[in-house]
Amino acid sequence: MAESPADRAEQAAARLLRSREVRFTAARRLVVRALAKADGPVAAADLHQGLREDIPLSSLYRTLAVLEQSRVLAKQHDDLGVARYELAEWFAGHHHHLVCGSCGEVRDVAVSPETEDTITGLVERIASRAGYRATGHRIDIEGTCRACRGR
Amino acid sequence: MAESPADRAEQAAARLLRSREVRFTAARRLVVRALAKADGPVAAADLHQGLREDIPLSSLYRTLAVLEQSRVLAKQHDDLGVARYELAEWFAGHHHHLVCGSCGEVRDVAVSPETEDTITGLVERIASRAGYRATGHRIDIEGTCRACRGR
DNA sequence: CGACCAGATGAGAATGATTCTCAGTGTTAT
DNA sequence: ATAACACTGAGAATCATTCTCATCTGGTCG
Repeated sequence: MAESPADRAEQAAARLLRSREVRFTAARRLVVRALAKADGPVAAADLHQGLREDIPLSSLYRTLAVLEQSRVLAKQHDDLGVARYELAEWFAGHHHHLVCGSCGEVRDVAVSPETEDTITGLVERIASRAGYRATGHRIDIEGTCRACRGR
Repeated sequence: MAESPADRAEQAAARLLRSREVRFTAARRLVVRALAKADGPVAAADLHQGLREDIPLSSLYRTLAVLEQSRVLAKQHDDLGVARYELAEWFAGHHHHLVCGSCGEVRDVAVSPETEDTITGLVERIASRAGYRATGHRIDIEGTCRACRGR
């Protein structure tokens, strides 16, 4: 049987954490695997539920903070200001987000390398004209998902 | 003497609110004018300070909520999850954000219509391929501002 | 093996931004 | 002017998140 995405994420996280001399404990492993299976950024409360509350909330938050500082995870905030976590692009690949304005769902979307190159070029041009040196970008596409449109 | 941006924003807000039968009270006026002068999204606490604490915090939050629901303002959340407000694109024109990864500053950046058309086209294509119908987009460009680079 | 120590954990308290409640005040329409 | 209703201010309440502190663990060295 082949490696699952969770296995691959776990191994990559293990390498990264080892190089930083941060332990890869059971809780950290669980969180990485759970996020590897998600198809969008997940809030701490949802993770807590998803993990059958095996990890107490306070520990979960600490775990998330450690993994974020080690660049295993990336943190964002949804429309309500609640923090959501996902595997860093380093693991999950560069991607953007589709946000359904109707149901609030946030979903990852990958972009072809050519399109991404075009975007990167535009972004760098915009930034440099304003005196910035661009190091990255984030695009949230607001729209209506198929399910909500069909209502 | 010509109309200031604050005057224009105030008049546009007045029209919009009137059409929605929402009163344009002194506090709401102050907030709109203050935001018209800002060059990026502002947190409630900063507005509170900026307005010499004339408007109590609880009222300020209510004011912001009313203006947001009336589409005069747009709300976002910064890296720390704190809400930041700015005039809606309807008033301020479509724009994106430059975020300095070093000092955290968030600054508006306008984009030429041609570039924007290109971006809109890309965004629509990405969305439709995922079964979404795009209605808007938001781009945050992460980078280093000139001041931070010079250190 | 056994003591040691840094780092990890769990429970609950503390924090801080935001929202809610409620009593009082202002504004509009008849 | 008066009724009806929206708006305000002060403070309490909420909720996600962080902090504290006592306890536990897992690896290391004698």
